This record gives sequence, structure tokens and C-alpha cells, in this order.
Amino acid sequence: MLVDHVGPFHAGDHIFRKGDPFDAIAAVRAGSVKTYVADLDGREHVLGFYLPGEVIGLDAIDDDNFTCNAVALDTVTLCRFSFPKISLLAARLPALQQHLFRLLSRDIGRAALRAGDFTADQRLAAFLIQLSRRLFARGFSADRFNLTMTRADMANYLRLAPETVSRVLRHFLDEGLVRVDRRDVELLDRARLESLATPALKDPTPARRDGKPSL
Amino acid sequence: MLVDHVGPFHAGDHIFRKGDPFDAIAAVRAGSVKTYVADLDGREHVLGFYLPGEVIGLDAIDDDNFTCNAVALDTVTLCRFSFPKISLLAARLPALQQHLFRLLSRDIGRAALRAGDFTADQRLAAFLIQLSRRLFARGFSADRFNLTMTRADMANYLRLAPETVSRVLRHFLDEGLVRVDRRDVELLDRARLESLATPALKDPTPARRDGKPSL
DNA sequence: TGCAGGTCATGATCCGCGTCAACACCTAGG
DNA sequence: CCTAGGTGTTGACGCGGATCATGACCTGCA
Repeated sequence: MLVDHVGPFHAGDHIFRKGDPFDAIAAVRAGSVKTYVADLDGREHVLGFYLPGEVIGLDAIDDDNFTCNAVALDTVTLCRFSFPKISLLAARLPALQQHLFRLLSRDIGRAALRAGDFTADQRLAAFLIQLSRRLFARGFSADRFNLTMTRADMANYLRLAPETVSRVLRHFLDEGLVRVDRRDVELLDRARLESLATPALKDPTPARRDGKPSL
Repeated sequence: MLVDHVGPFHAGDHIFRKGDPFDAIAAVRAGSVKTYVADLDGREHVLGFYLPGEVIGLDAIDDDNFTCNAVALDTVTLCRFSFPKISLLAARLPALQQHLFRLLSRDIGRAALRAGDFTADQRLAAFLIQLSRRLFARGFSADRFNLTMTRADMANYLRLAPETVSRVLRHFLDEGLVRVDRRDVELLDRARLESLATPALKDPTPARRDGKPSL
């Protein structure tokens, strides 16, 4: 079959593991997914979090195996797309091919948040704003949502110590930027959060539209 | 035309600028290219360096405009590929389509070096090893090569201060790991450099080949 | 009910690297 | 030749966030 519904997976279940043979990408239907790798010392490195509507497994295309592990953070269901078959189909549907190219291209840019050298405040603000935007794009509330990952996962993803995440959240709370209770978050002052996050978010300078030819 | 030779560009010439309409990707034939963006404060952020055989412009596919600036570091010539035409062709040549998917997918992984929180030593060692490998893959010497970029560019790319780059190179020199003269570099102790760089390089854990099915 | 393990918060201390400042060097131009 | 601007090196100092340590809280289980 070209497309398949799989799941449900439960919190902690692995969806795929590094090295598993790759023959399908998958879109998250419900729940949230964490991807990570383990380095030589066995320390975990969180690569990303995936929300409903987002696609996992794209980075495996270059290899013929998955290059990271994917684990469910809560109850997850997926749409599985056979990659050989969707490639064939893409050859006949230019719009689909274009869509796949775009999906891949977009992920290249996504790394921006983690790549820069930003302060802990900037990183965390950008993280919250990004989550909020992605959830909103899928029909969820932009202002109140649930962090499905632990503080340690957030810290690991943002390249901070868990203690720093705690302290920064506390700081945001004192400033009246957010309300936090366990893993429930409410954004109280979106404007100030955005201005904090701006340096860490993509596309700071507007694109030129003067039509000047290149190359 | 599907493919076109362009150039030469000279050091400092812009090849394309952020916002220019995108309709082609390009492979470097000779010379080296730096890509960068400017943030709101006008500060430059180096995104990558491209050597002969490597492809620039991939991240623009998602937009219809280039998302960064590309500038020649020395004398550069390019092969330009019209993207609409190569897309059409890819639809008829599965091998080409696959190749394009792989190119894109590979770039998603490339961000690894910059993303992690590594020490200055690790970053610089990984940078030198990566350069060496990429040059070697294209038929150049793996042990002696020329840094075509300034220390400031290296520092910016690695998210370090230029002073730190100087100090680390000095440190490597004292340890007998490299010989440095201006922009000429010779790798003297590849083994130790690699072991330093390992945590920052991709694919630390070997892929499982047990054929266990996923998804 | 009480214990155990996982998660989170908060304080004390330390260190890597950024920042500031001064200086050496290289190349180009008058 | 001398000067000027870009580039690279080296030292002194301070700060942000990692690390270490402690304790609170929550959930599941005997």
C-alpha cells in the first residue's frame, strides 16, 4: 500500500531506531514524537520534536537506513508513506515532486534555532514561540498548550542544562511573560516573547522582490 | 539551457543575494564559496562553505527566492542548472530524482557540526577534518590545503570569537597537531585530530543491520 | 500508608569563552 | 620609502551558563 495508518504508539514506544532499514516516511496524525541520537559516550542528543501534521524520516533518504531514533512522547498515531512508491508517484505528479522537494528543503532551514549562539532566554523564548505557531497552524490553541517532553528533553534539544531551563522559565514567570504549571504553559505576553525570540527565529531580513536576476 | 557554465567570479563577488528570484541551483566547478545571512542588527552569520563539486542553492527550493547570500572567496566558476528543467527531467529519470532527494537530505544532516554544544577545540578539529575529507573526495591533498576564508569567517561559522580561533590554532600548533602559516594548513597528527573531532562529526553510532522492520 | 524512582526547583561554585585592548604583520598605493 | 587599512595574534578580565549538591513534589506500586 502507498499509505498506511499505524499506531497507536504509547509514551516511550520507539517508532523507529537508528539503523533500521528505511523504506517509508511518516506524517504524525496525533500526539508528538521526539527524535534523537546517542553519541559514543551513550549520551542522548535530541534532534527535534514533531507535532501533528509534521513529517518524520526525511533525513533517512540519503542513507538507506534511519539516521536517528524516534520515540513517542504521548499516544501517537501515524500515516505511513512507502517511499519507493511515493517516489514513483512523484515522477508522474510534478506537484507532488515539488511538495517533497519543499518538505526536504524546509528541514534544512529548521536547524536555525539550534545552530546560532543565542542566550538561554532567547533560545527558550524561540522554542515556545515556535511550538505555539506550529500548534496554531494545526488548529490548536496558540496561547495554551502542553509540553509533552520533560525539562531534560527541552534542555537537551536547546543545548542547555536542565537547571537553566528551570531558571529561565522561573524568570519568564516573574516577568509575567508566561504562566507555567508542570507541563502546562500559557503565553501571557506574546509580544515580548516574540521580541526576545526574534534573533533566534528564521528569516530576519525581508526578501528582495526587485526581480534582479541571479547566477 | 538545462546546464550552463558561469563565471569566473572573483574574491568578494556576489553569486546571488538573499531574495533574488530562485530558478537554478549551481555546482561549484572551481574555487570556494561562502553563504551567509545578515540579522536585524546587520551582523553577518556564515552558513557554510562550498568546495568544488558541491551544490549551492538547495535551501531556496522551499521559497521561490534565495534565502541567503553567496559570495566568492577566491576565483570561482560554476555549473548552473535550471531548476524547473532539472525537475522536469527528474520526473523522467528516477535515478536523477533519487540523486536530488539525496542531495537535499544530506544537507539536513550537515547542520550537525554547528548545532551541538561542543568545545572550541572540538569544533575547530571537526572543521579541519571535514574540510580535509571533502577536499580529498575531490582529488585534492587531504593533509595540506589552503583556508580560503578569513579567521573571522571561520569563527563566525563555528560560532566562536575570532580570538578563540587564533588561540585554538596556536594550541594545536603547540601540541604538534597542525602546522599553520597564514592560511596554509598542514595536518600533522590526523589521528588525534579525528579523536578530538569525533563528538562533533556525524554518525557516531554504527547503523544496525539486523533488518528489523520499522514503522 | 509508606517507600522508591522520576521529575523539577533552587542555591553555591567554577570555568570556558566572549569582550576589550594593544600590538605585529602583510599588502597596496602614493 | 612610508603610510594606512585589513588581518591575525596575544593578554587581562568578566559573565553566562554548566556543574555539583540538596531537597521538594508527584506518581506508581507493594
